Parts: sequence; C-alpha cells; structure tokens
Amino acid sequence: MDERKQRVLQAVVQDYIESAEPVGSRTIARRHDLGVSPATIRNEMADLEMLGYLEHIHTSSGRIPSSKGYRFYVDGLMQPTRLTEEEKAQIDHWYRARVKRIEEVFQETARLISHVTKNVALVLAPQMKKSAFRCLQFLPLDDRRSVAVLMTDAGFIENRIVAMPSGATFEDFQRMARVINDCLTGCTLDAIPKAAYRKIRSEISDENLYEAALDVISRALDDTEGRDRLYLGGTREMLSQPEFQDVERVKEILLMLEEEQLLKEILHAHLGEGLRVTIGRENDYKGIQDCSIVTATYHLDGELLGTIAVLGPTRMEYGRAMSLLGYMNEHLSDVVRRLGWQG
Amino acid sequence: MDERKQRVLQAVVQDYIESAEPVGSRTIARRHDLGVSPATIRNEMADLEMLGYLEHIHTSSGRIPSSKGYRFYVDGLMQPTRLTEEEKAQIDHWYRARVKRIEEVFQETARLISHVTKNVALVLAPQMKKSAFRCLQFLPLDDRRSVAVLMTDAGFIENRIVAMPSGATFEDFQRMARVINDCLTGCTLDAIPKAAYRKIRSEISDENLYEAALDVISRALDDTEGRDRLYLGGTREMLSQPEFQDVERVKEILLMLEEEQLLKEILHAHLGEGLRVTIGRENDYKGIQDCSIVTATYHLDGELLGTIAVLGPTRMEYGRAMSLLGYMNEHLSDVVRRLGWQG
DNA sequence: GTTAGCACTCAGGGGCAATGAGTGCTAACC
DNA sequence: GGTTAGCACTCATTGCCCCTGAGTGCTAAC
Repeated sequence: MDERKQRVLQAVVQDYIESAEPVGSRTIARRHDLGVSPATIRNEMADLEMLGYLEHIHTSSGRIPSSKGYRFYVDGLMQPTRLTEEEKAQIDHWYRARVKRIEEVFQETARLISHVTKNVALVLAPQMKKSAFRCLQFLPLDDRRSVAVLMTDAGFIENRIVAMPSGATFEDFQRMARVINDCLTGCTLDAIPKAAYRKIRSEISDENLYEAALDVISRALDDTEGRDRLYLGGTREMLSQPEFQDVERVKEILLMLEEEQLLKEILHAHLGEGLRVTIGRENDYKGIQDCSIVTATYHLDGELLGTIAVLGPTRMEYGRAMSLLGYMNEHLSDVVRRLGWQG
Repeated sequence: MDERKQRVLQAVVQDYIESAEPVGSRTIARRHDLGVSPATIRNEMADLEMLGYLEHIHTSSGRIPSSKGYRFYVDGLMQPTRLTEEEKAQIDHWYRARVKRIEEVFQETARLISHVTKNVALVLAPQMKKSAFRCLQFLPLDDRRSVAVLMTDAGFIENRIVAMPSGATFEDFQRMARVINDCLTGCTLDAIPKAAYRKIRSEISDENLYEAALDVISRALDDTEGRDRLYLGGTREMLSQPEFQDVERVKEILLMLEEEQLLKEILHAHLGEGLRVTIGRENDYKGIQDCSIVTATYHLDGELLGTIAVLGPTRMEYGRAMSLLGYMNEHLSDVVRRLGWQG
C-alpha cells in the first residue's frame, strides 16, 4: 500500500464521513489536491477495492469504505481532532448549569455526548461490586426487621431491609455486624474469599444468626448488580443521520438499544482498555455490525469506575468522538471526585 | 344519535383499530351484520362526519374516527375486554420468573405492558416525597463525615453523606437526629409545616448544628426528587404499528419519549384519577395529539404510590389496555407490598 | 505510468395510464 | 319517507417507461 493509495483511501473515508454518499473518482480529484486525474484515482480505487479497503454497491456507484478501510483510517490516516477551547468551555458551562446532583452527572454526560456527536451515547455508571467492602451497619426499623447499610471504599452506600429471625435481638445483629466487618474489610465485593466466610462461620455460633448473616451479605451483594446503571441518550440524534432513513433499520437499532443487558455486556467487554474503537464487522453482536462503538474507561484514583461510549453508524467522526470521550472522561472522574459518588 | 348511527360508529372504530386502514361503507356492510345496504351506511357515515365523530382524508377514501369519535366509543360503545385466565396466568408466570429484586418490578412491568399492548408503556415508580417521615438516623463514616439514613412509612430508604461541622461530634449528630425525629414524625415529606422547623430551631441551640440539621433535611428531601423514576418500555413495539412507517413521525415521537421530565409531568397530571383515557386532541401536549394515553394509579394501603400508563396511536385497543392496566395495578400493589419498597 | 475518451451501468425521478376502493347523488322501490 | 341500486366522479397507489446524471471500466494514446 503505497503513499498515494493511502491518500486516496483517506480522501474517500473523509468525504464519505462528511457526505454520507458513495464517493467517486471525480469528486476526489476535485476536492483533494492529489495531483492526478480522475482516471488514475479510479485505478487506485479499483486496487483499494481488491485489497478490501473499499466497497462497491453496484457498478457505477461510488466507493464506500469497508470495515477494514475504516480500521486503516482510524489506526493510521486519521489526524487527531482536538476539541477547540470554545467547545470545551461550552461543555464546562453545560455541565455546571445542568448538574446539581450526582445522580444527574451520568444522564447529562450521555446527553452531552450525544448532542455533540449526533450519535447514541452510553454511560455505564460506577460499578459497586468492583469496589472494596468498608463496613456494614444496622439500623433498627421495627421489632421484626432492621435496615442493613453497606458502605464501600468508593463511597457507594446501599441499604436493604432484612427480617430478623425470631428470637434474635437488635443487639445480636449489631454483634453480627462487628464480626462481618472484621472479616470482610478490604475485600472486593465481587471476590469475597471463601476463607472470609469460614471465619464468619467460626465466629457466629448461633445457626439462625449465621444464616441471617449470609442472607444479609448475599442480598447486599445482589443489589449491587442493579447498580451499574446504564444511561443512554441521543437515540433521536442518531436517527437524524442519513443511514437511518429506513424504518426497518430504525427498528433494528431500537430493538438493540432496548436490550439494556446486552449493551452492558458490550461495555463490560471493553472495560479497562482505555480508548478503544470497534468498527462494523469487528463487533461480536450481529445487530450492530453496521455500527461502530468508541469506548473509554474512566478512573478515580487509579480505581476503575465505568465506561462511556459513542455508538453510531460506521460512518462516524471517529476523531471527534475519541477526543470528546477523552475530555468527558477527565470531567467525569473529576466530578465524581468532587461530589462523591453515593450509589 | 340514534341506535343505528351508534352501531355504525362502533363498526368503524372497531374495524379501523383492527386494520389501520380507512374503512368504507362496503367493508362495514360485509363484516358487520347491520341489515342495511352500503348505501344506507354511507348516508349514516356522512351524518356521523357532520356530527364530528368521523373524518375524511379526501373524497373517496374511507372514514377514520376523530378524537370525538374515539371518545364516544370508549365512553359508551366499547365492550370491556377481560383478560382471559390464560393471559393472566402468563403474566403471573412472567412476573415470577423475571422479578427477583424489587428494582426490577417497574422495568418488567413496563416491558410486560408494552409487550401485551404493542405500545409504549410508562411506569412512574412510587414517589418518596409523598410518603411520611418515619425516622432519620446517622452512621459514622469517618471523623469528618457521617451517613444520614432517612426512612419513610412507605418503606423508602434514602442515604446521603453529610459533612460534620468542625467541632461537632458524632454524638451531637445523634442528639440532632433525636430532635428531628421528634419533630417530623408523621409529616409528609413534601409538606413539612413551618412549625416543625421552628420546633427544631428551639431545641437545637448550637447554630452550626442547626445549620447542619437543615442541610441534612433539605438534602435528604432534594434527593427524593430524582427518585420518582420513570420506566419506559416498548418503543420498538410501538414503532411496528403501521402509523409509524414514516421516519419523520418516528423521530417526533422519539423526541417526545426522551423528554423524561415532560413524561413525568404528564403522568403526574393524571395522578390519583384511577383509570383514565386521554384521546388525541384531548392531550395538552402538542407532540402527542395524535396519540392516546391510558393511565392508572396504583395504591398501597390507601396510599397513592405511582402511575402506570400505555401510550400509543389513537388507534389503540382501548379495552385491552384498560383491563391490562387494571390487572397490572393489582399486581404491582401486591408485589410492592410483598417485597417492600426501598427506594 | 498517466490520462483522455467512450461505452456501459444503474439508481432516482418525472410523467402517464390503469386500477380499485370509496364517495355522493339521483331516481326508483317498498 | 326511509332504503337501495346505479352511476359518475375522486383520488391514492402501482407499475411502466424513459430520461438524466453520476460513476465505472476499458482501451488507446501520450
């Protein structure tokens, strides 16, 4: 793949991303200064098609990039788009004006990303179960029930009503809490060692109370599942993209977007990989093989927190999406640090 | 409006709901046994159009019901559809299989409703601020912060990290909690009387501590805002309705559905009115004046809890939607009672 | 190796007629 | 007087044809 082929590929990808129309040799010759005639470009394009970087709907339509073509473009040809200071200022302003409570951060982040990129934004909120046990405490509710409050290092707090076994007093529960605290402090919630359970067993002699303790722990952990909430925004923005003029395709993508569990899986799969682009066919899930996803993971004090992503047609402004995610990343870590995340 | 006109109107509405095509006199004569010829039906239809119950796209197309026509149908002509025992069993089964945690109830309810009605389902989860203060307690976090846990009668539990003013000890905070509990017990969160605040003021002499107490209360209440979460399901189901073959219309409705705040307002507006149908033009919001909403409020022990709704094109199976909502209503009250709602 | 020229392809759009569902009106019927 | 058959008329939809224009692929000349 010589220099000139690369320049042609770059031209095709850029023009196609901009216009959403198959691009022809003539257009490229006119709009890019390659110093050769359309005929030459035609030859190059034919070669690029042979090599799998470009595609053809039918004879006599222009070329569009294949997944492989986009991949080459993203990896090598694309010039990194930087957000302008003005754009950054606008984002900061929006954030400041809109986000009053921590719960709003994620929804607003999604909204902002979708607004800027005109694509769907996905934000996976911090995962409670990845953070470390800090302490468990009980509050009395009535004579049959009490409230278990679980706190973790990342600042998550989770509560759950638990029934007290008949005969057990609130004091028993508080004693139980002390035992659990001793044994679990520092454990990551999704990886509590067997030894910890054994230790708790050995310290709580009463059978009923031990059962209750296990119940409390498992239910507290259970709850954390639902907490890695997914925020989604910009369905409508994306539908204004020309690729979604067809109702069938719209339905297809909406079907996909309603599968929250599936989306979470996809984001989880990319967790911890920094900034990453997955293009078209590279996606494992068939429903989005004509889409691309840009994901980024945000951290707090070195601790993995969550993922933000842009999902849109393969014809996407990759550079822009990537730099935006990078910027939002910092922002998000920052806001979470500042306001403190409480689950 | 004589008997026969009503039967014709009924026939038109039913056929149109079923077929989504404008219905003509001939079709009605064939499919409904009115005992008169198409010509007679034509005359009746012309009259019904005069009276505003039917509409015409252009000469020589069949009639479709107007909002007024649907209203008359819903209020008087519609025969109440009952869910079959089989359907009920299926719903029960789905519920049992899917709902493991209380948080899932609402999402699954939305999913189920949309699945059955092929329309968008909206579920407004219980409103914390409408329930009554039960107690406030503190848990120690570290030497500068503690966790405030607020519980209400409906079983909501809400927690918040609060900074302790320098000089204040955790014991001070516990004393403060006792005062607040004494003063606020039984107050509905969104209507705390001025007198209660005065009482707190008189019992807490320390200025800093009083400030902190107000802060705790206001922030606890603040949080409750975000808690009346809206669950939404079935966008895709609705889009398979023939009225949404047009991409423009799809975008319009999606724009609407992304405005969570607006949807909440709409549901709030119908709160406490039992089972209610709002048809087409009757909607205050322009964006959905070609849609209908069926809403129902669910209760627990006489206490208002939330709203569930079906949103779809005016051509909707009203009877079915209504009986389904009625059934889900019971179910929801029941599940919330059984599992206990924790916010 | 590059380019001009030319034949060929194919989607999209406009024009046009045929089709068919449906109305509205009038005159005949019971 | 209400009901109905008959008929002219309307209009959206469909299929068809043709044209246009953008674009390719090939060949021969530069």
